[in-house]
Amino acid sequence: MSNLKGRGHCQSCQIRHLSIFAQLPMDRLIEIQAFQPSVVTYSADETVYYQGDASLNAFTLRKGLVKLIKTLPNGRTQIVRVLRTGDLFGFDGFAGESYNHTAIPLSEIEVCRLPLQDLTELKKQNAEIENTMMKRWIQHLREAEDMMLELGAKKAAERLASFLIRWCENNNGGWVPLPLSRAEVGELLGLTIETVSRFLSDWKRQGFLNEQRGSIQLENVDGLRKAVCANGSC
Amino acid sequence: MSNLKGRGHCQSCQIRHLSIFAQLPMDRLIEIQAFQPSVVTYSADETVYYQGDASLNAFTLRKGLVKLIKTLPNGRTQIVRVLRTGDLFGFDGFAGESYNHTAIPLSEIEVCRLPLQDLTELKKQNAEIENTMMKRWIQHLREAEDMMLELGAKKAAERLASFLIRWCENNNGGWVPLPLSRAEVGELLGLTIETVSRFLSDWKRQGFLNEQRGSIQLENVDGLRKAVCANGSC
DNA sequence: CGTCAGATTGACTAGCATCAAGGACGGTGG
DNA sequence: CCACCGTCCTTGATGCTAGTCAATCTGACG
Repeated sequence: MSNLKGRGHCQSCQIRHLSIFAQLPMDRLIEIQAFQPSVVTYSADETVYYQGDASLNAFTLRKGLVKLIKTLPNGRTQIVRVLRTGDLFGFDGFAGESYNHTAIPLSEIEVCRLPLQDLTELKKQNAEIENTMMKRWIQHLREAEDMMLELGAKKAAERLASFLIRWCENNNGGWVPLPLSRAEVGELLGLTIETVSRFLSDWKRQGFLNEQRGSIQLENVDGLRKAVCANGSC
Repeated sequence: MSNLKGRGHCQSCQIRHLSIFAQLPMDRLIEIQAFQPSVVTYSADETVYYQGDASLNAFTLRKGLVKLIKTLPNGRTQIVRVLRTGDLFGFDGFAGESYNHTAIPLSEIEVCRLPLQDLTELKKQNAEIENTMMKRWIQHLREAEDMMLELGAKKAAERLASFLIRWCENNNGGWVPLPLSRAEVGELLGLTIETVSRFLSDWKRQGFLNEQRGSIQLENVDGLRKAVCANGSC
């Protein structure tokens, strides 16, 4: 089961600089110290919330990765986003809606559970929070648009290549953890396990990348790009 | 060329109830009457803004429809959203970003051009505006997630059928204008003109729908659903 | 060492794209 | 008013991409 680890204190929070409270000045933090959201852990086989549940809490991811998925009645699944440390999720309640997707950890995670009611208050009283949240929504919308382009206009190899390149950017040539199974990469990109596996194998053979125990290394990004995105397709 | 039609007055605006100013009480409207955004018209062969342009204005659509598109260097295009009366678009500047997509009218349109600087002021001083915008962003994000599911997890026929059903909902059995070419429907759903045309022809022959000069009528939604979404796929 | 989940690989197939030819329709100019 | 043109749409033939099915492999773990 999910496990209440304790109460969070914004002032001492290690990841506050990544959260929606990043821009709050210290005196504000002191003022809101009564606000002590729950810090909760989930293991990889649990679910933070299900699509359709009433959205009473938002969450800030503190440790680990989370996938947000949508599932068709027939079982086909789409990962709509992968969250990283500091990301806010589960805020559909702000629009009076229930959760639009299911949130599942990709590993053991730790989140800060923020009751929407409290968050609404804080947001009202602190323009910085409001502002940071707005910027994030716009940013997410942009990423969603980018993803629609990936899914709608690119072929399998192009999608996979640009996903890997994005995943590994800012890390040029080094090893990057990729804690997604082949199935999950497939669900993210609208491909099957086999297709993902085949391309990765190909590219390993051609020396574009290496892989080891859930980590990946892009050895030759330009080569990969040239091989896959010949005509400027990614 | 785009054509400046005059100045907008929120108090007398016919479509204000659909806009981000819908929730503003009358006394607020009177206070902000100095705010008179430009009302501008564009014809179908113009562009409101291009992906990459600096985002200095947001827009509210007053008349007509607009498509937001993203294009790959090789020319493949994805429509990421189709806008309707009252929709706000072009607000990337709020996040300090340039436009992430290109906005093109689907017909002659009329928009209200809102300088982001002014809008920021208004938003700061009127919580209702802030709130309405927040709800819309969340709603758009939800729609984007839904679209990712469509593009990533459904087959051609399923995508097209659920698009048509969504387009025609709240209009059961009646004629609904569909001012999108086959090519545009394809760009929206990640399909080719031919695939769209083939399915539509099939469904017309089977009596599921009728079409006439840019309007469509879903004659037998249940039949269509049963034929296409056999296993609960849409 | 056996078991099991995930990954790989191959063979085959379905689904959709591509290429190509013709049709419908509205607009223009004689 | 009609012939011509261009644009969009339809339909058919063909081929490639990625999905499906199935067998085998790998590595982690008891």
